[in-house]
Amino acid sequence: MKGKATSFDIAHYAGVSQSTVSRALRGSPLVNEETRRRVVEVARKLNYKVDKNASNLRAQQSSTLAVLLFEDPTSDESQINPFFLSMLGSITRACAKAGYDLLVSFQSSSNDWHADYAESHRADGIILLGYGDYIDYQSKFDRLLESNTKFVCWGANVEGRPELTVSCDNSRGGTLVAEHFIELGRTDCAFIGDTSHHSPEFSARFNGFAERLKAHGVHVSERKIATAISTEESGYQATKSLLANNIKFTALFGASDLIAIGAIRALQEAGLRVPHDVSVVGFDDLAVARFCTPPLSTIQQNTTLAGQMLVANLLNLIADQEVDVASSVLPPQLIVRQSSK
Amino acid sequence: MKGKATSFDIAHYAGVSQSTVSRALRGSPLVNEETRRRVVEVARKLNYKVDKNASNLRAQQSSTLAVLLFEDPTSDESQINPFFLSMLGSITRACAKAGYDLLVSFQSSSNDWHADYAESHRADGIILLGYGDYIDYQSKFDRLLESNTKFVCWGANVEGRPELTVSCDNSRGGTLVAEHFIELGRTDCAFIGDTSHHSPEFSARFNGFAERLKAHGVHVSERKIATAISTEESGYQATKSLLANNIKFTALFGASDLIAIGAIRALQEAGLRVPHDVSVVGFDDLAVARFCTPPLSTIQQNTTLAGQMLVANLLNLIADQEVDVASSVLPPQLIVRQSSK
DNA sequence: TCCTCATCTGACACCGGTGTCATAATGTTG
DNA sequence: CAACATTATGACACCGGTGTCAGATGAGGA
Repeated sequence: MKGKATSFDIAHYAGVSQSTVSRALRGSPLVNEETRRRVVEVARKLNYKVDKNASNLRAQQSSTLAVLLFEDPTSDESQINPFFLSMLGSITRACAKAGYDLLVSFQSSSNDWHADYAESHRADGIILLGYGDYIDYQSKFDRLLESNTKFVCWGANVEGRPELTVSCDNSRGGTLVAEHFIELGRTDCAFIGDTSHHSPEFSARFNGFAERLKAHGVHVSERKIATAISTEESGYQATKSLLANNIKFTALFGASDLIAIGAIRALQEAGLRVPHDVSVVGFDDLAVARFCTPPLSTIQQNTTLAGQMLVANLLNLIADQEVDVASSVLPPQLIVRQSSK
Repeated sequence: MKGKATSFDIAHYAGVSQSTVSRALRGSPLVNEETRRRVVEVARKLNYKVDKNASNLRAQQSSTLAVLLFEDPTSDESQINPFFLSMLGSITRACAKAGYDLLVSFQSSSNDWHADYAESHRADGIILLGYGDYIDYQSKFDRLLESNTKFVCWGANVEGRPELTVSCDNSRGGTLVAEHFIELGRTDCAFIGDTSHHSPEFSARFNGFAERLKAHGVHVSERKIATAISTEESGYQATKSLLANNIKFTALFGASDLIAIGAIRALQEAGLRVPHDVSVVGFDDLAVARFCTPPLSTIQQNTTLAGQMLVANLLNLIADQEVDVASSVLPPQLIVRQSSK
């Protein structure tokens, strides 16, 4: 036997037809149990493996999902947002459990391969990560919708199609932070992130935060808001600019952990103690959060559940089944560590 | 036009045969330039995409590589070693650049799918990550070699097949740490990691470290070595056990950053100041290293280059071409931060 | 004019499975 | 025992491309 064994080889050695081999190996009820045993035995001996390409071609599907991780093309290529990497882990597992393979690709805004994976039958569906940070994502969505590509997206909303999104309840997360600060008696708050519609996740976090404070009779001053993207450096710079303008606050909400970590660095450099002078809370609960100094209080997003939901919803879409929209908004959780008190 | 357009559709509209369409779209010199233009134009209009399954089936290859990340099945599933995730990023990019797709899978020792990806024609070759931490990896390698699967491996050696491995010069890394400690005048050293053959990378780090110290006339006492796997918790526990036995040292080399971070926590809890009382150096240069307190001195592994080498070498293996073994051992670099002085 | 050669194109077998349909073998019923 | 249902199997078309081979066309040379 040179090369890989095919189902014809199995058929030959088992003394049956190739059709029967195919049926036997896939558990069709149409084949006699005794025959099946013989076929399975021969297949095992010849180390037979179904050729995925042939199988996929015929079945017109790929048993494969693709993850497209959007990357800001300006950022250093070694700096992949750890939050998405952690999500990637749980997506991988959820895929494996469902019998799907996972293609991974890091995309930048410049290329337009988004629909290609589906259109070339390489993947049955697509999971989009990181599009909440991408300004012109709606145009990408349009392209995908137009080509009838099955996809789900983390964080960013697709207009009028709530079933395509899985997200953390960002607004609720902001609320939790506000309540934590209220409890600490520190309502003189700064916010580092993005309050514009360009960043739907960050602005939702801010809105939940600001509204809860407002209900408590406190207004978050415009002056105490600084814009940053989700990197340590950006958080550092934004915070530094607030301090340079001599703006005072006793609590700081960073729209992501990386921002908060950068903020802490800026505060410490300015001689402010965390949490003594300023309480800091982040968002994400990256692995880093536990290790930084002081350990960072943060809003935990359940990435394991998120990955599972993304995969489950996508598979439902592929199977043309209902998606439970309500449960696709995941509850965040406040984790209090030493950076806030 | 319902469903996706096929090459027959293009042929029909362009007024040529299907064969010509296939040739035209793949740049065959056999087709007239004028004809090609017409075909390409029609294909663009109909949004035609080559069906990867059909193409792969016929061509008997997949234009896809697979990354298998080995995971210790005992570890918490949310805790994927960030070092490998960072490598994954660069592998993804290197693949994309070479026109290959990337399948990602997290494997545990329990399943034996390693060769499946290749045997089922889902991937042309396999990249193994994390096998240096896996005790019985050689048996997996045997299985892959037996089935003639093309693969490359990070860190772990495949007996007699140096061309299958890409690794950091771990021994050299250990040497750099030793030289750093010598320079600091802190030669009373502890080592947290694994000096046994079970962990080829950790033991190489230790050997380079110990030999350099020996050349300087210093012996690393057995008593100052504690065994740990690459997690923060394990590093913490190992260090704690040294301290519990009242063992003194002025420098500590953690075989990985996670170990070193755990060690710092144990030291600080015991009232020891880092770096005042103990200088600590890790290995990897995870993103965390910069953010922990004090920022961690460490040996940087160039994950970008590593990913590129892994992909390049694997593609060479697939094409039955020579692999440059010498350049597959990557130079490490010492990064000095505040944890050592 | 006839032959040769280069250039371009179409017909067709093939990759390795899957699913449908026809049919043989066996059992069941009136 | 005829009529029919059930079970198990094989033959075959098909998925959508790729690569080979044969043939058509036109130019150039004898």
